[in-house]
Amino acid sequence: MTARTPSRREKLRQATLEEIHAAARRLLVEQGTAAVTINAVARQVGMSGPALYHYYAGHDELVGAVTAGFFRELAAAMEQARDARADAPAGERILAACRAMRAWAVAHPAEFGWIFASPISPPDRRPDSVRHRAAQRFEQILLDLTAELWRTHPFPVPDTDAMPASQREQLTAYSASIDGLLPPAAAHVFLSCWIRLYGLLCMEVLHQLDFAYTDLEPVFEECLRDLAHALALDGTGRPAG
Amino acid sequence: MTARTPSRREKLRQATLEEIHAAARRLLVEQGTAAVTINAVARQVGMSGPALYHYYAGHDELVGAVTAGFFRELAAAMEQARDARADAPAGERILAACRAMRAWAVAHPAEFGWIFASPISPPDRRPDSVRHRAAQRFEQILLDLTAELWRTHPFPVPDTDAMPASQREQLTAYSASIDGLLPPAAAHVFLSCWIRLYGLLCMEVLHQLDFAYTDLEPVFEECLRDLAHALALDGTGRPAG
DNA sequence: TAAATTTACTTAGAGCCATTAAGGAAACAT
DNA sequence: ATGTTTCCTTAATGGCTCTAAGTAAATTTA
Repeated sequence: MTARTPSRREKLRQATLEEIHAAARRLLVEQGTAAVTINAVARQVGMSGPALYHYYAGHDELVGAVTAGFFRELAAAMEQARDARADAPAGERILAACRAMRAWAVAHPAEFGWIFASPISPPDRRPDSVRHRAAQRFEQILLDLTAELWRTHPFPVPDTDAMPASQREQLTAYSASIDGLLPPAAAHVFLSCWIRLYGLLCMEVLHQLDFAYTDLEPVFEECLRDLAHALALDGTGRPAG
Repeated sequence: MTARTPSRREKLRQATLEEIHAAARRLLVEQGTAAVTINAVARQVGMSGPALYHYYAGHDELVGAVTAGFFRELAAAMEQARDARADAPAGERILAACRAMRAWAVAHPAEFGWIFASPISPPDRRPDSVRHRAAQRFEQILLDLTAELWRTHPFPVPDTDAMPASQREQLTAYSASIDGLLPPAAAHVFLSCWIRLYGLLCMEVLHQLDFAYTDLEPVFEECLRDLAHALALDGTGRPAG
C-alpha cells in the first residue's frame, strides 16, 4: 500500500467521490435508471456538467463505480451475517449469508436491479475492472463457505463421468480457475445452488414473477430448503443421482 | 374482426410498420440496446425523425411493440415445437416447447436479452398493453401444456396446508386468475418449474454465468430432467414432500 | 518565498437524442 | 371538385455525452 499521507487534497477528492456516489444512488432510487446521467449527478452535487469528468472518464465508468459500490455493500451485508455466527457450522452460515443477500435485495430493489439490468458494458468485462472485482468478492463469499463445508462436511456430488464431455471440461476449467477450492463435481453442486438462488432473486427483482407472486419470501425459503438438501445440511449424506 | 378491405393505404402502412420493426431489430442486434433510438430507426427506413411519430406515440411505445414482436416470435417457435408432435403425450410436448424456448434464446440472444433487460415501463404494465398481451401468450403456452398434463397424468403436488398462509393465499389467487386451470397446489409445481427454467435462461442471457460456463446446454438439459421429475414425466407418481 | 505545476473547476460548443409545432403534398371520400 | 385525412417535411426546444479552452486555487519545486 502506498497510501502514506492522505493529503488534504486527497481527502477532499474522496469526500467528493462519496458525494457523487450518493447523488447517483439517490437519483437511481428516486427516479430510476435513466435518471442517472452525468449532468443530473453533477447538478445534484452542485457542480456543473463536465466537472464530473475529473472524477470519471465518462458515463460508463461512473455507472461501473456505482455498481461496484452496490456489490461491496451487498457483500458486506452477507459477510456480516456470516460472521455474526462465526462459530456456527458452515451450513448455518451459508443459509445466513443467503438470507442476508435476499434481505439486502428486498431492502434495496433499485440497487439490486441495477446490478443485473445494467448491461455489462465490454470495458466492465475486463477482469481487472472495478465492477468485476467487486462482483467477484460478492460471488466469492458463498464459494468460500461452500468450500469450507466441503472440507468439513463433504456433501454428495454427482458422477462427472456421466456428464457430457463438454460439461465435464467446463467444470474442470472452473475448478482450476478457483484454485481447486472445489473439485469439479463439488463445483457442479455449488453452481447449481448458485443458479437457483441468484436466478430466483433475479426474476423477483426484475418483476418477472409479479403475475403470480407478490411476496416471494416463502418461495425463497423453499429454495433454501432445496439448497440445504443438496448440500446435505440436514445431516443425511446419501450420494446424489 | 372488422378487417373488411385491407385498403391500399392500410397495406402500405402495414408494410412500413414491418420495415420499422426490421430496422429496430437490426439496430438492436448489430449495435445493442442503446442504438434503438427513434432517430436512428427512422434514418434506417429512410424517413427523417418525427415521421415515426405517425406510427408510434414515442420511444416507449416503439420499444413495447418491438418487444411484443419478439414475444410473438418466441411463442410461435414454442408452439411449432409443441405441435410438431401433436399426438405425443403432454410431457413430451412440454419438453419440446422448453427446448424450443432455449433454442430461440440462443439463436437470438440480443432479442431475448431485450425482453428482460428492458425495464418494463409503467405503461407496459397495463394488462391490455401490446407487450403484456404478447408476454401472456408466451407464458400461457407452458401453462396450458402443464394443465393438460395435470388433467391427463396428474403429477404429485405438495400439501398447501404445510405452507405459510401468505403463500397459500397467493397460490389460491393465482389459481383463480388462471380460471382454475390448475388448483393451487398444482400451480405451485408449475411456478417452481417456470422459475427454474426462466431463471436459468435469464442468467445465461444476461451473462451472469460466464465466470463458470461458456456452454449452458448441458446445464439446461439437467434442469429439464429436474422438471421432468417434478412433473412425474418419467412415470413415477410418488407424492411430493 | 516565488515560480512552476497540478488540480478543480468553469463556460462554449458539437453532435446526438426525444418530442412538439407548423405546414405541405398526396390520397381518399364525398 | 372539394374537403378531409394521412404521411411526411423542416424548425425548434431542451436534454444528454463529451471535448476544448480557459481560470483560479492549491500544491510542489526551486
